Amino acid sequence: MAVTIKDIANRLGLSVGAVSRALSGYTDIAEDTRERIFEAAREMGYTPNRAARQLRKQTVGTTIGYIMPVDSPRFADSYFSEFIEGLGDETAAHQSDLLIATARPGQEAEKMAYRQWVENSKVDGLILDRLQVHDWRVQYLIEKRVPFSTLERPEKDRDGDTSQADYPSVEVDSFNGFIQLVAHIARNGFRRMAYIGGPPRLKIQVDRLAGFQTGLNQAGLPFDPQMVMEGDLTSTSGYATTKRLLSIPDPPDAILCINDETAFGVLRAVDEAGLRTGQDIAVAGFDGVRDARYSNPPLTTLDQPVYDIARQLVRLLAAQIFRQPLPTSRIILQPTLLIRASTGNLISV
Amino acid sequence: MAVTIKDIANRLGLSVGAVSRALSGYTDIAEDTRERIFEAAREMGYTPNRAARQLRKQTVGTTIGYIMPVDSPRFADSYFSEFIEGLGDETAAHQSDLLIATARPGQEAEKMAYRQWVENSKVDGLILDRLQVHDWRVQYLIEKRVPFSTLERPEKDRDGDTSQADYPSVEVDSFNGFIQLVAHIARNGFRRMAYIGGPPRLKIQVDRLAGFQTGLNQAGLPFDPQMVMEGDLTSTSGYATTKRLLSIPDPPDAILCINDETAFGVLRAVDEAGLRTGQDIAVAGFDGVRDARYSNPPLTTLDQPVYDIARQLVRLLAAQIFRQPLPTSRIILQPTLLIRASTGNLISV
DNA sequence: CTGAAAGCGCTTACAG
DNA sequence: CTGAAAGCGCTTACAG
Repeated sequence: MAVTIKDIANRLGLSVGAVSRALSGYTDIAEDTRERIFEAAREMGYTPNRAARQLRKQTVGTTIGYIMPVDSPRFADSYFSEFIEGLGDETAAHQSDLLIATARPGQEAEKMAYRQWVENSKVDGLILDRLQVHDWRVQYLIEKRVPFSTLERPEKDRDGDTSQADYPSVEVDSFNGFIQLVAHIARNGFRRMAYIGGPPRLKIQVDRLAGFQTGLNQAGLPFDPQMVMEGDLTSTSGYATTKRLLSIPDPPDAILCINDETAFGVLRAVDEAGLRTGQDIAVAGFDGVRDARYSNPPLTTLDQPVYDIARQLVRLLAAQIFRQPLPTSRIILQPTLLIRASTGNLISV
Repeated sequence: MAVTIKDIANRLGLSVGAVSRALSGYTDIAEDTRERIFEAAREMGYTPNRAARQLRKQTVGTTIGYIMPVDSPRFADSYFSEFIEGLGDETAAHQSDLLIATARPGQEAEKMAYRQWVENSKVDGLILDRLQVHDWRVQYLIEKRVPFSTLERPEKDRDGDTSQADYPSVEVDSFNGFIQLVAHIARNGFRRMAYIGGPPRLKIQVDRLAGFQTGLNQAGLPFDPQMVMEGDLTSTSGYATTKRLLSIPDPPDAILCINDETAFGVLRAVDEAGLRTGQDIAVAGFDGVRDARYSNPPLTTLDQPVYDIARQLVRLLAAQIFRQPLPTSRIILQPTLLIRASTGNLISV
């Protein structure tokens, strides 16, 4: 048990009121007892109970939670810097606090993290990221009556059909984005395109792969299942996967990636293979992280306004928590194709 | 005033106990009243009071706070992804929560953010970043008796002399790092070095600039004050400053930057000026963010273990909060020089 | 199935 | 200068 103000009072033969006043820095306390109280507090290892204080002073406040999906122990996707900045700025705008945790996605620890927050009432609402086609979190939070908003929206669910449930979301039209991207790359003369994606349960994987296929179709190019690889959205996996792709008998002349991080790894592998990116082989990503402008060569990518997306997610969630009416609770954005040298255009943007 | 369980009970002519039990999902409640309670709760916009719940259930928990210094509305320094991941992983290891806010450094809003957290008992301890030579936060938190740990340590203060105060910190030896960096660049034949730093009040600015000067000295190169520029640690400022540097009569043949983000902007400006980085001009950064490997050309940098630094900071802070003994409360790390093509070596690392 | 009551740890008028 | 008491909003044995 943590030591309380009462323990100090007992030990010193004082009232809790006196102890509280001394510790809170009131001046109407005898210098002598003040000192004894501080000494005892230090010695006994007293820490004020935050909940009690907030309850008493009526200063609870709303807390919004976000669990960051971290894949590797030292991942450094700048996507998240921008995303968290957006979350932080918008939560502040609503006089709310932002609680953050990290968890390897898909692992038991992730489930525990969500459960803990919900069951211990740590947060008033949650921001969900990296939605899966069937996402247990959606089901779970609806059941527990915890408000949330999502980036991407899961598919219609056969059983629960949570897709119809009333929760706000922001979606980026990856499908159309990829169709545009494939068209652009085909226009520049590349024919044998590969795609490095992520786990098939991810919503963005489903959408982007579908866009890739449809894009090939519209460009009159054949689809070769051999050219579809599964990565894990890190540059490391982009690197390793490309090594494999380049060693098969009929290697690709273009590699499209589910995100920029993956593409960075691809660039490196392509370079090591002695190929010239943009000439011998095209490479493209998705996200539009700022560093993509400075890669070697600059990376063609589908840009999404990560900062604004984060703000929207919080705005939608806050509206729900504070029961304010929403003009719309389902926002769909189009990514912007940023054409740079990695797909053959020599002028970098 | 927020609506409470008591309001619902009053309106329905029930006891608070009954309402509480119904809302918590207990089954020993008449289906009929259960429904009435839920309906009323929804209608009246009831949200459980977190503080009260946590106090009652004895599930308060320790909270560690970090205020992220964001310079631009859409900054995307991947340094912070890594830093926050470290904070998140280590706070979880101590069964604590991580509260995050964003604030433009130096602005009034930043002060307000710290004050709010402290005065409303939002956090049990704080992680401080981007320390200034004389940092008001150190003074303030000592006075308020809020534990904290710092990345970098302010100078000895004339007045308060808070430098002697007993708080833990992690320091990176930027001074020595820069001496090494200058030596390396001089060895590769570059003579007229410029330095793009940050605001003079930043501790890292003082250290890195001093290292730069001492390095020049040791290499037998003259120091030209004209070659020292003030940026703001963003790639945008690196870009703009380089434009200026390259337009003076006797431009530099090397540009050393306070961080990688700045260097990314430099690379771009150098490229636009038609110069070949690594041949006509050397460019180097500091941080070792992962993307520096993929820049054009790959960037020479002083690597610091950002993820581990973040974990250490939390570990030190947690020890203080939980009053556990520390083997040491002042950790000093050496950065590692990563030599890549941007300073003239053609083999990228 | 529901009510009355105690209590989580703290703060703060109110007496004296 | 210090004590006694009320109360913040909630949960949970304990009766009935």
